[in-house]
Amino acid sequence: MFKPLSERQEQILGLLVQTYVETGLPVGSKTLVERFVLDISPATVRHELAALDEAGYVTQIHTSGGRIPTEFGYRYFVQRLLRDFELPVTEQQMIRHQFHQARTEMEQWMRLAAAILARTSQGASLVTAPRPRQNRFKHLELISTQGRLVLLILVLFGGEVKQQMLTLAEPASQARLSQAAERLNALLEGLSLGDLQARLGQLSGLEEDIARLVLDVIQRADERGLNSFYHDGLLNLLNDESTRQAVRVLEERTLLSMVLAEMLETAGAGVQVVIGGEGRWAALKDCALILSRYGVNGELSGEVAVLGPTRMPYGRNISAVRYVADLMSGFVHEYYVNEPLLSLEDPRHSQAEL
Amino acid sequence: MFKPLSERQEQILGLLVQTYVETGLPVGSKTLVERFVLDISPATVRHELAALDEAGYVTQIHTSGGRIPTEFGYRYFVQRLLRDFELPVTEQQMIRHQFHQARTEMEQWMRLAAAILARTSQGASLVTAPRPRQNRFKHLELISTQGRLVLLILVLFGGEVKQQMLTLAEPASQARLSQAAERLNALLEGLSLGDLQARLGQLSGLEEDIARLVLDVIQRADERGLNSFYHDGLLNLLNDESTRQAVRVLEERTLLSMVLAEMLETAGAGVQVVIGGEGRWAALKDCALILSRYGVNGELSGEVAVLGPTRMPYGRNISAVRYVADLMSGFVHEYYVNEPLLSLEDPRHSQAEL
DNA sequence: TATTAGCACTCTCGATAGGAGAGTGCTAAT
DNA sequence: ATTAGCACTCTCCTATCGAGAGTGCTAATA
Repeated sequence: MFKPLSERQEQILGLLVQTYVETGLPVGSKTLVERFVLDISPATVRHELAALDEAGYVTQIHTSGGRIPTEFGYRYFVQRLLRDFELPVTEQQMIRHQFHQARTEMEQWMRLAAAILARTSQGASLVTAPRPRQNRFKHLELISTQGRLVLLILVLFGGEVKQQMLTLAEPASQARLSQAAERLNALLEGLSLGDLQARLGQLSGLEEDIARLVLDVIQRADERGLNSFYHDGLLNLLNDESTRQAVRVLEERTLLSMVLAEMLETAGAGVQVVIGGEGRWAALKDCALILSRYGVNGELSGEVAVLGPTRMPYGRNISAVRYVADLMSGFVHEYYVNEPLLSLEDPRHSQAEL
Repeated sequence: MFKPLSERQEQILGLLVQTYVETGLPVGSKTLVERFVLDISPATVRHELAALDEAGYVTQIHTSGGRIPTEFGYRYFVQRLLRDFELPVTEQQMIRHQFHQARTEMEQWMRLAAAILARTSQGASLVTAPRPRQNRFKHLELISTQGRLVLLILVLFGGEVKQQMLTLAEPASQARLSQAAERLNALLEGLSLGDLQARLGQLSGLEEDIARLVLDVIQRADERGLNSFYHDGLLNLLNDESTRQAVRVLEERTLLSMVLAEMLETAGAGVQVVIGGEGRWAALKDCALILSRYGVNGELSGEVAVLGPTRMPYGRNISAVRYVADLMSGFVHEYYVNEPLLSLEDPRHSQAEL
């Protein structure tokens, strides 16, 4: 896929990307030589830049003013040139500290994760709730409110709670509702969508109506599990114009869902980086998305992501995403799955996960 | 509070605000006369503008370039000069239509309300969940997950559902948990914070522990009911620089909570408009907030608001806020309160639903 | 007395021009 | 293969200048 580059070309590409990300200005041969005190002359660098330009890794906006990386160049940089670095220990401590302070509720964690990522990445962040690959019924409760209106509370495996208002065909007492709930709980525990459908025949009347609604809710939950997510750090995006695209992605939930779905399809463990452009990732034009799953692979997992301009400090952000994802995984294991991972304190446990 | 203005001065101030809101450019005497074909000469208008300037209603950014309204001028305009106008009927229909489409869940309504306001106001919108003045216990459920971990589901009057994970001192079977839930439900139904505390003495062991947690959750809910709200339309704000302030308000929830709390304290029914500035509303500098309560006054109420730059079409936005607030009130009455209001715009559903 | 016409002045905005700085490709020498 | 030198290009910044719009002030008018 990548045209092979000489070692020197790689070096130059790397330095160019690094410089451009920092300064935001097109980078020329002389600048590079001076900045990094290279042993070669600007003319040589010009040669190599011309080659990189030819191969599509860098480009010029204006005929005679420095080069900037192309998407392609960024990709190469990210996949081959980038050596990841750890978050500074002090920062790790700070983050852990914050998590330990608030460690009671999934919701708080998500909010916190979003806040932390936004702060450390200087981009916008995004966190979805952990959700199972396939939802399974755990428990339901029926609460009479007034007249024929009933509040259905549906608990799924994984701890997600859905609430839904429903109108009965005819009034029913709370006692009758409780009785129905009890029977349904006994009958449906642990079932997923398909099993539920199969067992529908055994029910009738009120119980059947409720079960159909449960089915409906679970189906919707299966289809788009992405209804609740938190984001933060829009402020960070508001400087330049490429901004708007990113904010649009955050604001339009359907768009976001589609992008995430497409990324997860390509799947793969660990951190993924998508650099926007034409075609498939047109929605992310001028943006880049760094994303990682967290939780129990295929069982109960959510995502953490950073979205920012194509020009972003990848190394730093990838580290941040991975680190937070690992922490979140730890919490999920601890609270929602039987066998906990190794110690939380040590962020290196991503190995253990596989 | 306001220095009295002559009728003509009021007219000129009104036209100036209107023009400035539309164009965004400082407005001068000649422009006004030409634009509105006034019977007076530019020189006369200049006289009046000088007077308005003197009195603090308008100001000049540059020594010799048109006037723009001050905050003070905007306030006067809003409070005294603005005659409200109805939303176009077609738009009303469209909005009603959308609400009817999605009418099942409070959550969906809030999302929808946010979306609609964002669209019609060309600003950012903001909707909080309806919440009772004082929360009261309705129902709880205890669900064993693993080991000593238990999921507490707490339903409050008004339909709000809280979930909280808790760790028991010692393991307990699901049967034991259900029994505890049943007893607590019988004992605590309808109680508010104070009553709950009083009744705590009648409990012991597992039941007492649970009740204490319930107390805690309700207390937190009473203190800051504003944890779940929806916003939309940030995109609309992203043009000029005064933007950032607005987005900051939306993003920093604590800031937002404070602002809302302060507004509600001043209280009063109907739509409120706050135009940001120094001192008390420093957080809203260069922004304006149009806000209305909805729901049942003092019993179960939320807010709808539009936040935008000081330079915004107030008349239109106030109409929109009021209209949406009225719709939402209708729904709250219909679904959560015993006695419905009089008919909404569309008499068909409020009647039929009961 | 209230209004208006006229006038000199101010200030912004846009277009134009020139120069500094940085970058480029090409060629010839090392 | 690398480098020095050179002519050239293009952006960005600054200065200048006129057009346009607005202002305050004064004197004339109804």
